[in-house]
Amino acid sequence: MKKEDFENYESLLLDNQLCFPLYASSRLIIRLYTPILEPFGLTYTKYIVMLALWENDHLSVKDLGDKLFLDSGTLTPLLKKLEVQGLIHRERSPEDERNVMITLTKKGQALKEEALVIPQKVGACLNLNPEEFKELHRLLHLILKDSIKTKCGI
Amino acid sequence: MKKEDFENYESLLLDNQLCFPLYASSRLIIRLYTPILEPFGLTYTKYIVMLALWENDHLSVKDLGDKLFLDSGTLTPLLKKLEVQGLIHRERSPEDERNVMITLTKKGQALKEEALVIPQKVGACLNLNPEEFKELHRLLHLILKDSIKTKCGI
DNA sequence: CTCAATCAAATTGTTTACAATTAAATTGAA
DNA sequence: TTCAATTTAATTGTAAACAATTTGATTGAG
Repeated sequence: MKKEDFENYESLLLDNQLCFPLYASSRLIIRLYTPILEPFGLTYTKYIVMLALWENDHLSVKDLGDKLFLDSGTLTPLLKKLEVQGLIHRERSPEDERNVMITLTKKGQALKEEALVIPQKVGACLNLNPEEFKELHRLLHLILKDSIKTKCGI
Repeated sequence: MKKEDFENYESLLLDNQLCFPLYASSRLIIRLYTPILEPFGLTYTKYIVMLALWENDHLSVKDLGDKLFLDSGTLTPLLKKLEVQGLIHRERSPEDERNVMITLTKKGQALKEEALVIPQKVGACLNLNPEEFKELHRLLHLILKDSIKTKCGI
């Protein structure tokens, strides 16, 4: 085996991947959320939908998808479940019947108050100091904003 | 609404979450891998299993699970598919019949050579400079190593 | 105006991910 | 030595995630 071949194999080491720790830590943190969200009747994906709506009520499925990087194939069944739970209301927009508008119910609005404990509980499990938190946040948003959409047409 | 209530709601802003950009960028990068891996007959999860085996052949399902933070419920069906594809071989350990040992076939070993193009193609899509790459890598491994297992019993 | 192109949501089918349970092998304390 | 506890894989059932397609509404070029 030539030297340059040996060196190339470095790029296949698990420890040299960026995507792997991204994928693994994402799943690990979602697993951390799961038991905390369970008493609220929320899964992690339902939770981020609620976060988006608490921040900005009355969004279309498309708006939610753009914010959360999810498509209607994921959102539609999930939103139907949130509707059954009485947290949101789904209604076709009269102005443009292509759009389905999502609105919080009273119950959905009220849940925001109770949800305040969630970030506290999760934050207590992460050993990152504020600078590390901030830097990680910055780098991840760099990936979300620049890297992929611009250069690789996703 | 009291002032302190208003300030607490900050913690529920999507943009103040760490988990959300982690989750979103992880999925975004996996979507980036998908078309690159497709010609090799690999999905992202199959790919990281192959990475682990290229690095260290002859691992048990448990070993793989520990390395990749995956359980047998995910790995067993996936390994069966890799076996059907002729990339690996599954065999119960004679020493301890609880363990199923995973070994690369000739074809699985040979694929390593072709896979060398994968990190190049993916790397070209990420706008991170080497320092940012390194720092992101460090912070993610910090999450994987310390934060969760130690403090929150996962 | 009109109809082809576009757009949004829903649907269908496949792959992951994981909790919970089961089955079989191994270990170790009494 | 023996059997209860532990360990490993596999299985079962559920929820996500997403590609591809379908349906229906809207837009805009000619």
